[in-house]
Amino acid sequence: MTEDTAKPVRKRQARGEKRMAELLDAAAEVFAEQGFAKASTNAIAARAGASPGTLYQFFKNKQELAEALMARYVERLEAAHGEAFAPQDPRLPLPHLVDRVLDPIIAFDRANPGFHALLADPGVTPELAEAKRPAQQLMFSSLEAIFLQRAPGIPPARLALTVTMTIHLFRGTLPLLIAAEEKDLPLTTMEVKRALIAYLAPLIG
Amino acid sequence: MTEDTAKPVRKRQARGEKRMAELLDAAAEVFAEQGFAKASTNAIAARAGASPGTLYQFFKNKQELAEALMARYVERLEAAHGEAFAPQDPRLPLPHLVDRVLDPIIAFDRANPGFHALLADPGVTPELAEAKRPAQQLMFSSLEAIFLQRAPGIPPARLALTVTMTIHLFRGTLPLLIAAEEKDLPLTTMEVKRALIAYLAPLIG
Amino acid sequence: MTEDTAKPVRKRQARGEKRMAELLDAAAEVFAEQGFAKASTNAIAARAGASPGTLYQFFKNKQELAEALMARYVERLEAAHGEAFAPQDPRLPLPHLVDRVLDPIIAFDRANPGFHALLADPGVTPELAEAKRPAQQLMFSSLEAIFLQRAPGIPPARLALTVTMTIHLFRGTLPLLIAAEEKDLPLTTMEVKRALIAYLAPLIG
Amino acid sequence: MTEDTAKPVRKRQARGEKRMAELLDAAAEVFAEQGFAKASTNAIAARAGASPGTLYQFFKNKQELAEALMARYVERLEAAHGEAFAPQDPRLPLPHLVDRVLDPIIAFDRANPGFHALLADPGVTPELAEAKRPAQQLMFSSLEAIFLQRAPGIPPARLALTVTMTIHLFRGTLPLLIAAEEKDLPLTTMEVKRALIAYLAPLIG
DNA sequence: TATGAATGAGTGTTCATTCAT
DNA sequence: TATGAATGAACACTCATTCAT
Repeated sequence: MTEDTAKPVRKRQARGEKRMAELLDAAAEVFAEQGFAKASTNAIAARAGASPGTLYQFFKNKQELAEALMARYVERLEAAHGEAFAPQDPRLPLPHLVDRVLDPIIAFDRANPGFHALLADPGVTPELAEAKRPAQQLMFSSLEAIFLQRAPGIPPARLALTVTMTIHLFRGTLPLLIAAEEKDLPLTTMEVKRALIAYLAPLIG
Repeated sequence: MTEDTAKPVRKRQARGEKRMAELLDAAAEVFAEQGFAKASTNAIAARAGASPGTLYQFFKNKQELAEALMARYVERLEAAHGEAFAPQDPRLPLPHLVDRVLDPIIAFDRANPGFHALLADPGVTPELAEAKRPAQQLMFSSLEAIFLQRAPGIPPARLALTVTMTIHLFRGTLPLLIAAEEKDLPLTTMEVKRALIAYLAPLIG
Repeated sequence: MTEDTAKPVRKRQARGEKRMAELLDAAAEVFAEQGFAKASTNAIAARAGASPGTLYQFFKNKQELAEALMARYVERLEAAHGEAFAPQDPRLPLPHLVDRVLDPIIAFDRANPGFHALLADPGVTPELAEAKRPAQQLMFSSLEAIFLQRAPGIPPARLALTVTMTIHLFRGTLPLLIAAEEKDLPLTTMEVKRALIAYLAPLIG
Repeated sequence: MTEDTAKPVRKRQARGEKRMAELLDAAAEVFAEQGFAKASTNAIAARAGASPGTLYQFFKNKQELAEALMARYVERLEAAHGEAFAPQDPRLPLPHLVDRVLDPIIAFDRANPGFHALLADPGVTPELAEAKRPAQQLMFSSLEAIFLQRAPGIPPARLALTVTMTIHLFRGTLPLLIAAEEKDLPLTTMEVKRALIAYLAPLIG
């Protein structure tokens, strides 16, 4: 009997992680479609082919589900596109830098519409806002490092403002980038890059 | 006697319109705080010092309440800050143009946080999205006219893209402008203007 | 000034009765369409071109409105079709008697669909049930008198049962008679009469 | 082991089906007492000892609850009293035929007052009216078959009219049959049968 | 007399969450 | 672990009724 249960335990854990992933996938879809507030946990469970009870075995509540999803986004962002945020050769021309940073992020945002949906959702409890922080920290500090490398003497306040502005300018254009059809994407992308380059050139050009 | 009878009729309507305004004010607050989906009509009515039934005497449902709020924003935008969108002297230097257009809009957005909350809310039904259109149309066509005046030869597609990008870039920075304390506002405002000027200069500078 | 008000008073009373009649008409329509429970007093007032407040100036509540409507039906039934319920020549052949009684009642029911709607509505408070009584009393006692005239020796219990049965048999067919198109009416009417004649013949044939 | 695993699955479904039955029982009671429109789903749930949410786990809305109740009535009508509607020996004397058909139906209607309440409720949405159809079809086509057997040459239109009339005549007397105390029932029943026999005799006597 | 704004309890329904199995 | 039944507070919305004008 010990043999019989030993293996299934591992299997169960493996299955558990798979279930969790399925639930997060479902959550991403439903959040992207309906927004955090309108998305129902029952609908998410159902979309994952699970029962409500199962969802609550993995996540304490709706908030934690969203937090976990955000955490997974951060993980993936770091894993798959670490290069985007990695320190770059400071002599790299600004347009090339922007290419290197933006292209993977745009790709990521288009592939994960739930990410932006969650980030941009305004009607969000303080707890969830907290959950978004790691994602924002990641972006902020990566850009901060890159900018600092290219403009070493920049005053901290100015650096912070520039990073924040950059992120917000880009985020403002994200709906366009996400909604764009494949054929319109290059043009839109180029325009976004042009805007950012124009903004950043005086400081780190 | 005609005066005497005319007045009471108006008085009733006046009471009603006052209530309507109070309800819209309350809706603006609650939408701004909680977002459209999480805001409850009962809470809005309560905040307006009214009962749920009263709210529904003036607005057929939650959607129409939001639509009416949006319509009022558009009205106010046109009325109070028409200058921002009025055609400008084409010889006006770009920075001055940006001042003229942006300053009243920033003031408006700071004074009406519900406006941006509603505009930016993604988890919104198609009907409400429709209600946002007039506001967006107003901004779009005003900018279009101004830009066209300064760059008469611009191809339509490029013009449209530029206007859309401008709006989205600005909207991306709105959270910063709205959240900024009074003392930080000039700096943030200047930075936003700098970004827009840098983006627009090549086309209409 | 006394002259000025004297006339309007009468006018107002006259207008008041007209209003009441309009409200009852509207109630009849709405009750017929939706049934008593689903009909809303506001809808009735609106259909009558009046405000809710006005309705409540004439009727204390929804119940009393229905009662008043019923009373008016009874009045009309008596006034317009008194003949149907009048004592008939006892030597009149049964088929003729049935014609004389039924034809005006069928005409009345077809002309006043609200009457049957109210009478047949099951989900009715005891108070409203009470309000139906006069109408039922009228029909019951009229038939009782007619039957007694033709079968003087009939025991009271049997007489009562026969009257009750007659009314219920007829009422069962009323939906058919009301719903029938004009061209189908004679056939349906004849069949209803045939049923009643067959039932009554042994007792008063 | 297959038995062990099969059972729990069924047990859960059994619990659910028991609840469903309890809810339908409660609905039958409340509909019978108040009519469809006035009956509140919360009251029905409460009467079944359940919470509102539970009711909506089994029935999508009030309509479907009523439809399910109707469907259960039809099922029971078919199951328990199939004999009533079974083809009868065509040589059976009419009074015996009427006994065979009516007795179980009267018993059923007295045992299930909700059935008639729902069938007779006029203020009912088109969808619910649709739900009544099977019950009416069952009665109609059964009677049609029986009548046709006894009067093979009857023209279809006449047959249909006779069946419809029979059903409506009987339904008219149902309130009496349902309201009758046990001791008065035989007399009332006999009278109803007498009426139907008298009506039917010329055609299928 | 008449209006229509105002009320607030109540309706059908949903949903985050819990619990027995 | 997983189910799905169960909960109950809350929601959007309605409506009989009242009240200030």
